[in-house]
Amino acid sequence: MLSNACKYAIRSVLYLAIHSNELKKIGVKAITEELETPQPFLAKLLQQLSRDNLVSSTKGPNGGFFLSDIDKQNTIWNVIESIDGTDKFDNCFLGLKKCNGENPCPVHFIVVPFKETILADFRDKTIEKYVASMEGTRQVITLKDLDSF
Amino acid sequence: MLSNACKYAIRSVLYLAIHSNELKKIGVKAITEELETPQPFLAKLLQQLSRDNLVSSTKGPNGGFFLSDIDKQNTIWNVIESIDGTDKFDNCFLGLKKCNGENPCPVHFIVVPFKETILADFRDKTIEKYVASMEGTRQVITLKDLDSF
DNA sequence: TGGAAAAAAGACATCATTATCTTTTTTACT
DNA sequence: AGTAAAAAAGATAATGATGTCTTTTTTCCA
Repeated sequence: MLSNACKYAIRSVLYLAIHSNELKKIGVKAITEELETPQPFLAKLLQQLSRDNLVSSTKGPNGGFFLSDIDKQNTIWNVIESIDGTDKFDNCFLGLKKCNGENPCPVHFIVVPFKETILADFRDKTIEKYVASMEGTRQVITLKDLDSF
Repeated sequence: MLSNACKYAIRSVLYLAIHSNELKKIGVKAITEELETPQPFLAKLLQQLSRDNLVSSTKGPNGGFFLSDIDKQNTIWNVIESIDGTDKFDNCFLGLKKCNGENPCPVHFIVVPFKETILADFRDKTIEKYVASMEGTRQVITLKDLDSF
């Protein structure tokens, strides 16, 4: 569904939302160590996110990446737009260009409700709210590929 | 979610389920013209499906591909197993290896119900039933990338 | 003002998916 | 038997995603 690149990007943004701020910037190296993602590859992704104003960064000593309060008003959807593009979500599950409610493919009515649910979440819920709901329901996990307890 | 290869394969199987039988075999060329898929690529996929006994075929003049009644007892899941493999469905939406109900990623509880619904459909519903339900609810469409009316 | 730290940028390498092309095998029909 | 039709099989090519490496730019700090 999402590319590896996009998964890395989403995890990075959530990680930065939780652990960084204007006063606490985090370097690529530290992020990749936490998230266990390929270092130069994630650097590229963070550059892209930075160009699209989804993460903030400063160069030089003590520089690094962080999420400003403004950045936290963006959504997962914005991240997907930046990295993968969102065309794929418009496409039929079986690849039929003309598939729609009038002219449904065999799995159309199974897939569409899911799409609407998850895409609404991605589109409407800000990063800030995402993090808040994770904390609220004890869903905070290390995004690292390790046990969190 | 599914590769192009797998989408082509599923569409081919459904197409053959509707339009072929032991007495009416269909050649690769005719199938690719209907489905608008790359000809040699689909040929490879049909070979694979044939090896896994998901479609039947005969060589020589008047030969071609078809679905026997036995073939129609298979499922979409079997097709996915044959072409893409099903590992991807076990993986977390954000790529976290340890994501589960105890230790959920931020989208876990949004994604899981969908997965269960659609995978149950793929796993339990035979091709035969799929075709029947398409007909029953007037969802029969040409699988071709064209208007069907 | 010089050195070091860090992101930014660009060029390059690798791999899987997608797709094509050619040859071989099987089979029906004359 | 010979020929043509069709799938089967194998080799090759093109593309995009993934990943790495090197150089440049910016900025802090001594």
